[in-house]
Amino acid sequence: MEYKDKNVPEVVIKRLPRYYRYLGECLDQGIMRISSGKLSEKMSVTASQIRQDFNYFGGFGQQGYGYNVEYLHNEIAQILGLKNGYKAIIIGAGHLGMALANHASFEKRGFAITALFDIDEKKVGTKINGKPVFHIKDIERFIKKNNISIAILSLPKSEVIELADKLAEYGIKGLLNFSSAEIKTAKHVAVENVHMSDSLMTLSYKIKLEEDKENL
Amino acid sequence: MEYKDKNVPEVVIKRLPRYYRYLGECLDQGIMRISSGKLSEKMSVTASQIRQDFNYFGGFGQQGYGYNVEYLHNEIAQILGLKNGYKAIIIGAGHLGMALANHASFEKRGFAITALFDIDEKKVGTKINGKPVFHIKDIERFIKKNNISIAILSLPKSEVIELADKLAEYGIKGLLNFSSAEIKTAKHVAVENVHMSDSLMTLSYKIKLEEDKENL
DNA sequence: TAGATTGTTAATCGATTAACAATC
DNA sequence: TAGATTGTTAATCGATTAACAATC
Repeated sequence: MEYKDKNVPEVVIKRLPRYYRYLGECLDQGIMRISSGKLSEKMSVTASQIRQDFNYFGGFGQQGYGYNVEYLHNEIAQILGLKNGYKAIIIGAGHLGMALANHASFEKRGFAITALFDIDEKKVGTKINGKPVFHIKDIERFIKKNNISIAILSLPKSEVIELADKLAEYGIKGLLNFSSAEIKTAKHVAVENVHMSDSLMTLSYKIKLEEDKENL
Repeated sequence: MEYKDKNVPEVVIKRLPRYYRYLGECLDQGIMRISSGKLSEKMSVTASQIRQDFNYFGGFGQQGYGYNVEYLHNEIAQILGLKNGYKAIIIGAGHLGMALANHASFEKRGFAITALFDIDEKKVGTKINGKPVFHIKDIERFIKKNNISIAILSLPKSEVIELADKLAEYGIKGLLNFSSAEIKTAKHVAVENVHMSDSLMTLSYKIKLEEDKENL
């Protein structure tokens, strides 16, 4: 590990994917260098914050020049572990699971979706976007044999709660949880939640706020 | 509006849906009252923060007693605008749009999904989970006629960027954006992003961190 | 009344912004 | 060299935690 890990705050980590995405766009447009000032304008973050963020990992720029887009893009990929070849499975092959299996951006970011799992015998044996659907009873063997790091959880809350601890035992390192369950895994398992209806509720608040403002 | 709106910080707003969900569970279990201390244990937030959060909106508890679960649950719904009957449409009836149309929790929270829109003639005229799919050319009329507040965007980035300003013109109040586009609407349109692959990248970072820790 | 627990003020902690010397 | 822009320190701002008087 090149950079001193001074316990980077979560807020900083959450900004990295956004920087990464934006730098990817710059690359596509053939932009070779960029300053924190320019990045700041485009992304509505202060230039100061951008430099501060990067400096948690050691500083990737050059005085008087700015940042080399490709280099920076690459470094952020490294920091996020996108080059680590983490393999993922999707658990729950319902509508959401299917949508996730078809979601190109996961693989674009370096994560291989290797299979889906479900209890529904009608789905088992089929393929979704070229990925096989297996029965959930075979999940332990599959995870261990194929060295799966990530489980993407697109099943109901109750089943997620039951499953979480087992997945930790089988060697899963991280859970991307789409259910409304609050997962507590004691072990060293990372959890990231995508609570879609929470986002909708937050949006609702903002709309209401705006309406109230207008009705003053 | 009952409570003084002292410009509640975004972090507080983002916690409200979580409180709301948890209080809903308490209700289901027949729990009538709860203290900030108990809530704190269950949700891994400090009791102090919980009280502080609620007090942005005026305080819903009673000294020596705690909070009435039903009342608090209800008040949070009010704050978030869940009782406002906001109507939503889904734009983009691909795999993700379909999954969203089948996602029960949106309607459970009080948002009616009234229709989907797509350009694909093969989809137009069909129904998804009982909701009609219309051609996108009819979207302006539909929004205005049915007083739609929320557009859920499940289409590619490029199309989202094109569409956003138009939706604002048509009277949409809020966008729930599932694409990787960074939306900039000048007008008073609220935006909430669900960047699924950002979450996966954040998860990746956490996994990597854990692995590095183990390899010390 | 005594015990519990809130609402709220004050203290602490952490993150963001500002400023500027270092240097390409 | 002069101009630009970083890396980094210091100042500010805001959010979290602690403490406790108010009160049910």
